[in-house]
Amino acid sequence: MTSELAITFCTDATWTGRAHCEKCHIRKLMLFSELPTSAFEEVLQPIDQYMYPPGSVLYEAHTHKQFIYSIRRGMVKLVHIAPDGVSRIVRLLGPGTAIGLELLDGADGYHHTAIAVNQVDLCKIPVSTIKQLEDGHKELCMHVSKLLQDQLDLADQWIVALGTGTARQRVAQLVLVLDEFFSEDNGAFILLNREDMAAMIGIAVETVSRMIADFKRQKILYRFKENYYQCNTEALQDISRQG
Amino acid sequence: MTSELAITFCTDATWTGRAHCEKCHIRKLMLFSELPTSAFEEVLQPIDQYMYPPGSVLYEAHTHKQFIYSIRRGMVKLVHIAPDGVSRIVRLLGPGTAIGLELLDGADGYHHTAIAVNQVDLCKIPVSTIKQLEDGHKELCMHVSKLLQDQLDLADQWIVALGTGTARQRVAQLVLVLDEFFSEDNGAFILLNREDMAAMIGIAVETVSRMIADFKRQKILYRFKENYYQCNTEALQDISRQG
DNA sequence: GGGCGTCATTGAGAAGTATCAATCCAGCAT
DNA sequence: ATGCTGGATTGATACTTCTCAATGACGCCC
Repeated sequence: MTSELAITFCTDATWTGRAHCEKCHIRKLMLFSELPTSAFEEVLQPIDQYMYPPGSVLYEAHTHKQFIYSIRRGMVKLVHIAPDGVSRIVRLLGPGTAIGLELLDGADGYHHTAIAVNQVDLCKIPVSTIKQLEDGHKELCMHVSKLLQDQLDLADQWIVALGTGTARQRVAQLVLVLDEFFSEDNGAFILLNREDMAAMIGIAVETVSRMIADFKRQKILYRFKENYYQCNTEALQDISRQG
Repeated sequence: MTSELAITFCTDATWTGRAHCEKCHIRKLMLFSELPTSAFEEVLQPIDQYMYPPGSVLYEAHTHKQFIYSIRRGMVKLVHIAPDGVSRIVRLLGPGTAIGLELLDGADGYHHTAIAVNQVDLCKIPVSTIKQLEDGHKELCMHVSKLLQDQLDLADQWIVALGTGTARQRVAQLVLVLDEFFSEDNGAFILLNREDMAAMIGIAVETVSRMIADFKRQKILYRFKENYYQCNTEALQDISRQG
């Protein structure tokens, strides 16, 4: 059950340009989707885009960097690290979600440590900018609500699916989640390492490994190419329900 | 691990009056805390207050009653019920929180079943009223965000504390949560029944019973009066950390 | 190619939990 | 008081999972 994720403090982000939200080709996904283009003329502080390599720490819990991050590409894990170093992954987030929203409600620091799972592209938005835009644009406030509601739904799903049943059932659920939310264009998803999976569902690394190895043997889970895997959804759903 | 909470469909709520939010003595806690008293003149649909006996169902998942509920008194459990009837308690909420907020983001039904744990007093607010007030009062939208953020924090705490460690550690955490969030004026809290506790942390009823009985024997947990209990916080924290 | 490090897999025994069944207990109605 | 009833407790056993330890697989660097 003990899992102490090795955290590499290589926050070597690459600056990939100044964001031009009004021209953003995925804006409909993003935080500012409902704002009129005119709104961006009011923005004083710049919004920059960055690229982070896998494993890099976007921010640490309890620090206060005054930035909200809007994920454009890649997967981010939100991690809770106990005083004794044991860590637990609380949520896995992908493109279109924003992290660090707790700062908008007056939190005096981030509530989790955020770590890039694979390569992550994101927009770094100053809290002051959001607050300023919220003033004039109620749509933004409502979008923030919606993002929070989405994350709440995710958290609830996490509690129900990943916190109930045998190890076998939970791993099946986890693979289903990866398949549903993190499949890429090729219809396959990256299988997390065993340590991350263990930290998500709260079981031992070896147990996860046994289950995954078993799924592979049964051809319920198979390699697509490189790190990408595909799965037999029906079989996993059966397992997640009855074992 | 199987737990099928017996749900008594006795939705025999008692109407206890029409709400006068502008005069509400606990308004600072409630959904409309930041609104000027003048705002209530705009409200067309009435806001009613109700009292529910323990065990009654406030609403069921997937139904759509067009109401948000603001809890004034008592505890409410949000329950996820799987198709096979197994239920899991996702969250426990008390005074000052609002439930059913998912309807504001366009959900086409409640996301959980809400059940009164003890006697619950609440205000029943039409969705249309909130939407109407949100239009003119950004403060309300921000308060909704804050409530969602609070619930998200709770859910995260749930995942971390109640989904990690041995049964003994989890039960200790659960008692600590009850003590922290649900202690009443007398400094004691109501100990939930074993079935509810089991549904919260995802272990068998008998296991919960063994742990609680053990805590009682060790005088870590003791009866204050009637159903009310008090606990030795330090001892429980020790247990929750190392076992 | 060979050595090395990291992660995944597998095995075996210990520890923890679920399950089934019996018993206890308090509150309540008769 | 007596019996009833639902929940809580306890016991015994089978099963699951953790833990420690060994082995295997793979990429990487020299």
